[in-house]
Amino acid sequence: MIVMRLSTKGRYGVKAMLDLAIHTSEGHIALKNIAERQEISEHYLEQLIATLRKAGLVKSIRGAQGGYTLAQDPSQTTVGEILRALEGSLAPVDCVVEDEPFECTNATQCVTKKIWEKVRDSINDVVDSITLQDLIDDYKKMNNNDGYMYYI
Amino acid sequence: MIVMRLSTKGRYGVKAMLDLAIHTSEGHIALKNIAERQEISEHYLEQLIATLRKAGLVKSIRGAQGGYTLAQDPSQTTVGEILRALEGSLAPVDCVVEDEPFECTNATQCVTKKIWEKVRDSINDVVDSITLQDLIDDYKKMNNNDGYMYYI
DNA sequence: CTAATTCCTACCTGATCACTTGGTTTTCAA
DNA sequence: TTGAAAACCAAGTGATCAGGTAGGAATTAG
Repeated sequence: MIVMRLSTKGRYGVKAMLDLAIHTSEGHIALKNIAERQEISEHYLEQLIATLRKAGLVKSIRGAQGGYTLAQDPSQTTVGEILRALEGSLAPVDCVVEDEPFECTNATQCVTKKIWEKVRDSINDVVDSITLQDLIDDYKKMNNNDGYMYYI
Repeated sequence: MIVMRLSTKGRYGVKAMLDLAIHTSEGHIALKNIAERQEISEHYLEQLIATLRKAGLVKSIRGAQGGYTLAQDPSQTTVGEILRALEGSLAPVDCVVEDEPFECTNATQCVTKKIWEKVRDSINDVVDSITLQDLIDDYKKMNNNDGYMYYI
C-alpha cells in the first residue's frame, strides 16, 4: 500500500520531458516517438503534453513533420515545475496548499498543520533543486560513453 | 488538484494519537471520546486504531470503562511511525518503496528513480524528526496557558 | 492532395477511499 | 447476575477518480 504517491501524470511527464531533452539535437520530436520510447499510451501522453504546453514548458509545431521541443534550456526547467504543472500542488493535505489556505476548525488539526507544511516544503525543495540538465548528466553517466544503453 | 496527498488514515491517525497524548493523564480513553473531539466517524476510527494497536503504538483495555492509551512515552513515538503504520510506505512511486524494489525496465525511468529516492528520504526525515511530545508542546503553546482553547 | 501530425472533447471502466452496517466478545458496576 | 459500555471483527457500499479510449477536427510538409 502506497498512499503519498505521484500519479502517472507526474511520472510520465518527467519521463517525456527528459526524452525531449535527450533528443533535443534531433529538432522537434513527434509525440509518437516519445510514447514508443517511454512506453506510454500516445493518446494519454497527448493530454499531459497539452498541459505542459499550456504551462510554457514545451513548444509544439503542428502539421506533418511537426512535433515538440523544450521551451527553454534544460538547465532552466526543474522537476518541480513539471510536477506542479501536471499534478497541482505537492502539498500532502488540503490545509497547506500554497495560495489556497483551507481553514482549520480544530485545535489539534492546527498543531498537525505544522507537520504538513514541513513535508510540503521539503518535497518542493527536493524537486526544485533538480533540473532537466541534471537528469541528462545522470543519463549520460549511465550510458557510460560506449554507446550501449545500460538498464540498471 | 492535489495528488501527492495523505489519505484520511494518516491524518486521522495523527490526530487520534495526539488526542490520546494530550489526555494521557485521564487514563484510558474511549474511542467515542476521541471520535467526538476530533470529529471522526467512530467506526472508521475503530479500524485505524486497530492498525495502530497491531503496530504496537497504542494499548487497549476491553470491556466497560475500557479504552485506549499510548503504548509508550510521547517522546518515543514519531509521526513517521504513525503514518507508515497507517499508510504504508511514504515513497512517491513504487520503484523506491523500501524493502520492495520494483524493477525498472527503462533507462530514463532509472534516471528519474534518483529523484523519487530523494523525495522519499526527505519526507521520511521530516516525519521521523517529529515526536508526539513535540506536538503536545506546540499544542500547549497554542493553548497559551490561560485555559482558553485558541482555534488558530 | 494526402499523409502525418497536433489539438480537442467526450466517454469509459475498474479501483479505491471513506465510510456504514451489523454484529460478537469482554468487562465493569450495580 | 445482569445490563450496559466498550473493544473487536467482517463485510458491504456509494461516490469519486486515475488512467486511459474513442473519434474526430485543424494544420502543414512533401
